[in-house]
Parts: sequence; C-alpha cells; structure tokens
Amino acid sequence: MTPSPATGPTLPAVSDAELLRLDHQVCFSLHAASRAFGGVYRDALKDLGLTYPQYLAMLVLWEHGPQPVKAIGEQLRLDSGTLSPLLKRLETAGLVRRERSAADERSVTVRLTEAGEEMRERALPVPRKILAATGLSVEEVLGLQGLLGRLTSALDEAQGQSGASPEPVRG
Amino acid sequence: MTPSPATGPTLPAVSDAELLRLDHQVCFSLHAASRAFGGVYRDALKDLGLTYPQYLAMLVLWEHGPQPVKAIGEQLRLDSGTLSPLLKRLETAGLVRRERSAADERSVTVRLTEAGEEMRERALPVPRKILAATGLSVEEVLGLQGLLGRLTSALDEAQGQSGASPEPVRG
DNA sequence: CCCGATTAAGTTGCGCACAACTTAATCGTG
DNA sequence: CACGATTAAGTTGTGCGCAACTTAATCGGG
Repeated sequence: MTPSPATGPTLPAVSDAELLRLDHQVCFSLHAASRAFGGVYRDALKDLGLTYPQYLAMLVLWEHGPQPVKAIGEQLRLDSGTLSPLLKRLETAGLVRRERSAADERSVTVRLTEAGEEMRERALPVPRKILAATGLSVEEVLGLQGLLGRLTSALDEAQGQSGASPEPVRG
Repeated sequence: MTPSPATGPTLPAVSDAELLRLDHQVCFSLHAASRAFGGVYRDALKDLGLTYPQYLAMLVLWEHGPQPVKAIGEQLRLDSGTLSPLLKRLETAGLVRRERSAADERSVTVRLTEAGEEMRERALPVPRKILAATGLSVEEVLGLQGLLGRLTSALDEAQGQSGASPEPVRG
C-alpha cells in the first residue's frame, strides 16, 4: 500500500526498504530450502556413499548412458572445474571409468562400471524417501518443479547485464 | 498411470523407476534454481563487493542490529564453522566489528561499522534487480516463499532418521 | 566450593561452485 | 597445407557448507 519512490524498472507499488526486507525473506528461503534438501539427501545417500552432486552425476549416467564430460556438464549446468574432480572421485570409488575418445582426443567419455550400474538398484528407494521428507504430493512437486524451471530460465536470461565494480570481500 | 510395486510409505501410484527419473528432474531443478539465483545475486552484489552469504549476514545486521554470532547463525541456519570466517572477512573489509561480550565472555557481539551502516543505502536497489530478474510478480514471489518455507520445515523435520553406512566418496 | 556437563566460538578438513587460467586437440580459412 | 581461433578437459585459487574437533567460559548438582 505504501507508495514507492518509483526507482525500479518493474514494480511501482512497493518501496525499496520493504523490498529489502522481503528480499531478506525470499533469498533466504531459497537458500535455506536448498540446504535443507541437501541435508535430507545427505541422509538418504549415506548408504550409497555418495554426495548430492555425485548422485546427480550418477542419475545422468543411469538415464542416458556413457557420454562425454561436456554433455554431463550441460545437463547439470556444471563446468569442468567442478566436474573433473567430482568424476575423478567417482572413478577412484570404482563407479565410473573415464577414457579419451578415439574420434576426438579432446573429449573424455565417462562410462559406468559394473559397480556403478549395480548401484542403480540400491538408489531406487532414494527418491521416495526424499518425496516423503518433503511432505508434498507428487502433483505439488511437479508444480514446484515447473515454477523452479521458469525461474531458472528467467534468471539465466537476466544474467550478466549489470555494471562491474570492486572485488568480493576477501580475507 | 503405471502401477507401482507398492514399496514406499507415502504414495502408491508411481513406480520406483519413474520416481528415480522424476527425482532427476526435481532435485536438479532446485539445485539449478539455487545456483541460478546465486549467479544473479553475484552480478547484483558486485557493486557492493559482497558475496551472497555475506549479503545475507548484512541483511540480518541491517534489520536487527548488533547481535551475537549465535543469533545470526540461528537466523541464517549457519554454524560457527561457516560464520566465523565469513564474519572475519566482513571485519577485514571494515563492514563490521566483533567484540567479546562483557556479560558472557564466550559470546562475540557483531556490530556494523559506519561503513557497514552506509552500505545499506547502496544495497536498497539490489532486491528490485533480483525481483526483475526472476520475472515473477510480488505475489508469485510470496507464494514461492511460502512453499519453500513449508518445504524447509518438512525437510528439517524429516532429517536424521535413517540408517548409517559407508563413507562418502573421497579422492 | 568443586568438578563434570553444557555452551559459544573458532579451527581443520573435505567437497562443491565458480572464475581465471593452462594444455592440447580440432576446426576453419586463406 | 599452415596457422590462428575455437573447443574439451583439467588446474589453481577463493569462498561457502558441514562434520568433527578444540578451547575457553558458564552452568549446575553434590
């Protein structure tokens, strides 16, 4: 209800100070939800000895089979700086093998081992545990997924059009 | 539509394999949304020289004034292992001071400096940038916030009741 | 009053995320 | 064919998140 100083480009009906308070709530909510999810996955994945991002990588391999690091990175939106050490750890654990492609020596194909394939069976009950932990119905989850998808697209779209300035706070 | 083997405790109408595929989508969606948000905040906060979690800590201090590390941690759900170095960086940057409480020598009170207080003015336009980047209305944001809040509560509730097993995959 | 339990903050170690960079292979155009 | 541009993967450095641990102060029961 409070009139705005009309600073922003999108919405006129909320003041900056109110938005700052709202932001406190919203960005924190997302941050907290993401970490709460992480905690539940940590529990659910203890049996498999996987971290959450490692599980994501295994999901991609279970679903789409052997593929280059690049392709995994595109599906998970992760770059080689994150994926290379992660995949190396999965290889050390005996779950995947990595081999240079013959056709293109720059590319490395990641492939599940026997143990990696077998782990899929043990991973089957994980999603149900997670779903139960959310307390949401499948329909609500699908709705959330849709909203998050639109959100991510919009955020990606909006990225990289601001002015640069000082360095982040370092110790 | 496919009938389920009726394994899980909550929902009967979806098979484990379908859930594994769904999980691929959902947990990835949340992960991706969280990181996309991080990217947009990174842009918006460049001017201030703050990271996203540093911004969260500043929001708490702007809104609620000087308080012990413990209290900040409760609001952000972060422990001292994360907060101590983060606050130390904010102190190095001249934004906060940390001083032992006289009443309880175990406690450390975190307090904004002049520079820290002044930064609030420069932070006012940030939330509007974020809101614009989401492409959502204030109402939708509030709805999302509510859903995420319920989700986080449920996830926290559900945490810590599973069986332990091997170590995570280490290199 | 004393001593074990609890509590606040900090430290260490590991994995993830990301920016910036390096290395090596492939592509494309003259 | 030659050579600069592009591309895939990996490396380095910084910060966050969390578990496990340490240190020091406070609390509480005998």
